[in-house]
Amino acid sequence: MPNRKIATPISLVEVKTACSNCNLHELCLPMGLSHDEVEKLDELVSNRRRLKRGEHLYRAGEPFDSIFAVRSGFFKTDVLLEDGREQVTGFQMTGELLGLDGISTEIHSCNAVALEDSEVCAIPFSHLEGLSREIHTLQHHFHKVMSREIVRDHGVMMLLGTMRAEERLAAFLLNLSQRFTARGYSPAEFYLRMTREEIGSYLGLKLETVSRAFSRFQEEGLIAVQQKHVRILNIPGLKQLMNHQQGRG
Amino acid sequence: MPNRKIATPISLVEVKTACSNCNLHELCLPMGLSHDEVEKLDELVSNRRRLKRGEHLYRAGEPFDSIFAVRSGFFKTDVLLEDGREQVTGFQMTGELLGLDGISTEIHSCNAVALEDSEVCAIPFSHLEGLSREIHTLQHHFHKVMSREIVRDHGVMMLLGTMRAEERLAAFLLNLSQRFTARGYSPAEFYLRMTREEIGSYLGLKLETVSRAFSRFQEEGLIAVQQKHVRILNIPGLKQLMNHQQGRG
DNA sequence: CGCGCTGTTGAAACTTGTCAAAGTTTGTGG
DNA sequence: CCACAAACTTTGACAAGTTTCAACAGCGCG
Repeated sequence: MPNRKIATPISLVEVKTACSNCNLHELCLPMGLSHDEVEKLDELVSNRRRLKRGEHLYRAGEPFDSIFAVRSGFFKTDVLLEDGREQVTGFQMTGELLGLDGISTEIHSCNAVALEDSEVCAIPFSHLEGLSREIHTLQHHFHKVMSREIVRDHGVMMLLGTMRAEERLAAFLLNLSQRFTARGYSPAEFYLRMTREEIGSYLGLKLETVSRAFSRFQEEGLIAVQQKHVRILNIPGLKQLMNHQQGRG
Repeated sequence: MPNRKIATPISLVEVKTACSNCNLHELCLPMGLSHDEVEKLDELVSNRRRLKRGEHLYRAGEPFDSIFAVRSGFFKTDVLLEDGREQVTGFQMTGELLGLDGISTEIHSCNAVALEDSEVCAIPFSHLEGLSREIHTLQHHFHKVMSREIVRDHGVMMLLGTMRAEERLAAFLLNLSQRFTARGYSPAEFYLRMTREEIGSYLGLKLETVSRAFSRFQEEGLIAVQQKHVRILNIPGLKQLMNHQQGRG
């Protein structure tokens, strides 16, 4: 089993977490590949890495050479402006890829931080390009993943450009709910891994505005929220809120 | 010279606009390819298409099969919400690619509209993937282009999430200036192809706010603007405005 | 067990949106 | 080529939404 640190003896745990034995098949890069193809992909995932909460996976300005698949845990990515302003550009959970921003210049353009203890698989990008040339399915799937990221970003732009505070938070909660559902968790109950400030940064709002919107949703019986624990009581209600309001400040 | 309409005789004009004879080498997909490689790419650019101002290149919901390179002219892309709200997600000029959003689901997720009479080269995506498997340089360059789009989107998210109206407009004008410069035009003087409303939609502002910001920049001697004609008088001034203000409403 | 980080809430200030009116340019048809 | 209509832009006054500032409460980590 190839591993960057060649001298290190290979533990059973590492073998078991190769793509072919990973339960993220249907979410992650191996999606749609045949058994044989996944085994080829195994050779490519050179390295796993564990991160503690708060640790950086990479920082803006660092050289890029791998993309990362989240194996467990939760991440945020953010960009900084010279004057110190920060924008969270995304939250990544199990099976999602990190580092696509670095392909462009071979320098990472954002920071990736673990919001809880996490584990990632590093995929050296040149190897991925190599294997993509052999396995059409992998090539096509990778292109779809990049494109999906672009479409997702357009959704965030729509949110930031046209929605008011409560609509943004509703959209955010519904998006999380959907992604947790896709991973086999409850659509209606989850723990937020990020602070109000990080939610606010992602949604283009101040933390106080986020907090007030949470309180308002609770008053209206849409959700039950206590700190980071959220229970969605009325999904259709949130959807309606997101779509039928007008204008923005 | 392969062409979708096989029965159509090939005009000299069409031959002349193959990648190998196109003056967009250094901006467009053939960037960095050898002469031989560009000739292979020629075979791939199956079709040119002319569009009148206001015409749609594609619409959200239509099946995707090609990406497009802008040969001349100017485009916008936008997304619509069910309730009618619209967000312009980008403006594309010469040498830039359109349609990357469609790869993900094989359905276009946004609309692309010509803002002036324009011409595009259609590149069937499956052919591009095929040729990418042969030509590493092309594969890598295409990945960089997609990644660059992701990075650009992060920049827009930063703009929408953290900047106030005048900062957004300053950033917008500086970005246009830079892109015109890269195409050999003046960095300081250009015609806007889009309306105040379209600028506003892109920047997450109402058209009146955009108009007021233009007026304010003019009062302050940063630009001279008359309708769609813009002359930037003080580029450092705009940069400073973009970076050193704080807070947002 | 307390200190710091995080979250909540209130009141005032500020930015941007909304509505309205008038001016300007562009495009069309006679 | 002119005249008129439609589309776009500018500007003002007011309203609404979000931020700012401030105080306090709660949770969790050391």
